[in-house]
Amino acid sequence: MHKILIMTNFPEQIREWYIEHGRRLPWRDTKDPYKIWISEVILQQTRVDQGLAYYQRFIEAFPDVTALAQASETRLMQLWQGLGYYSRARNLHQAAQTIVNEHNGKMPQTYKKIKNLKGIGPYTAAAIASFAYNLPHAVVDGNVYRVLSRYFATGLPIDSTAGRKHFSKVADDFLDKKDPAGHNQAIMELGALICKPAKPLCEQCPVNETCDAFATGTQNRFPVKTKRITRKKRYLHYLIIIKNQHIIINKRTGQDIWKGLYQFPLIETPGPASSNDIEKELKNKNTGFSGIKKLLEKRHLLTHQELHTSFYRVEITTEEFLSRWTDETSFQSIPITQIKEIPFPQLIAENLSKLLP
DNA sequence: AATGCGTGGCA
DNA sequence: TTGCCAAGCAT
Repeated sequence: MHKILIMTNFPEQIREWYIEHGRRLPWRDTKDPYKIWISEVILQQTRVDQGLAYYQRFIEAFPDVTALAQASETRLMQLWQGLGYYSRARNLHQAAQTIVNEHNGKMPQTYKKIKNLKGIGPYTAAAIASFAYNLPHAVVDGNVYRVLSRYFATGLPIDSTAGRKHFSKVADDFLDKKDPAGHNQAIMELGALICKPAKPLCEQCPVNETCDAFATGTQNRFPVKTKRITRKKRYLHYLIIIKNQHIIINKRTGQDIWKGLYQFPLIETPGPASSNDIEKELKNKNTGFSGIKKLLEKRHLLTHQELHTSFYRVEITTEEFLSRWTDETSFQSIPITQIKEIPFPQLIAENLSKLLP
């Protein structure tokens, strides 16, 4: 009986709370599936505060799916630079071309077809389907996991298959079929503003009277996660090579961090390496080397990697230097005056002024 | 099924 | 400093 009461009241209570307390955000003022799509992808694993300006610039640069489909990869990466998880940008590009070529330039209108697009998974498909078309699909994101696991004090780990399945079902059961869009916005907003990861504002919560975690003071025990992050150490040494007001860069390829972004010629070592080690390495594999000077050292943290990086100014005397580098790396020489237009990882972008003459 | 992909904020 | 987290997804 208690459960049934909860099931019927929860959607109503959060909807009323949302109407009064929800933030006005640009992607909430539209039913344009394109804008909703872009906003959802930008917000994947990204805070609203961090993504907002990127969203504005992105929509301005590419107002519709055709503009996005026709964009150059470099322009796309310029706009994404600093936002992280760059595969999102590449996937957006690919999906835009699919929409133009296979869906007549219009976002498909079923959950299944939407989810088939590159970079759109269960969450984003449900978000687009509900926000743009009011289709009855419940979103399950980090906010929803947190709200539901606390509300029912469910100890099932959210990073397990069983957990994901369980919370998807609970979210579906809760979904207000009369207003899927409003309901989905409301439960996520509750997670973002009230049922926060740390220091949740339970006293202001519209459903605190029926929340199991609040009743037992166990908010901080939920949601349960089992996996821990392990950081792998890597040692990266970038070479600043300047000749005739031009600087050498290359695009990162392969299955590694920062794919699609640019960098300076890079030597990676299995462990810490001194300036002398790098000098030896260069003398071994190249001719024309004549001098090296360390400019900067930086420790840069990614979720799964701890990067120990150093930047060297390297003098060369012959053009053979780069041609002898490796077969698979294709270097470019660009005027230093154009460097601001190159999409770099944040590590490089934020230190450019210290690296260039 | 498990792992890896960025960046920035917070305690 | 370290660890955790944030509107996930692809492989």
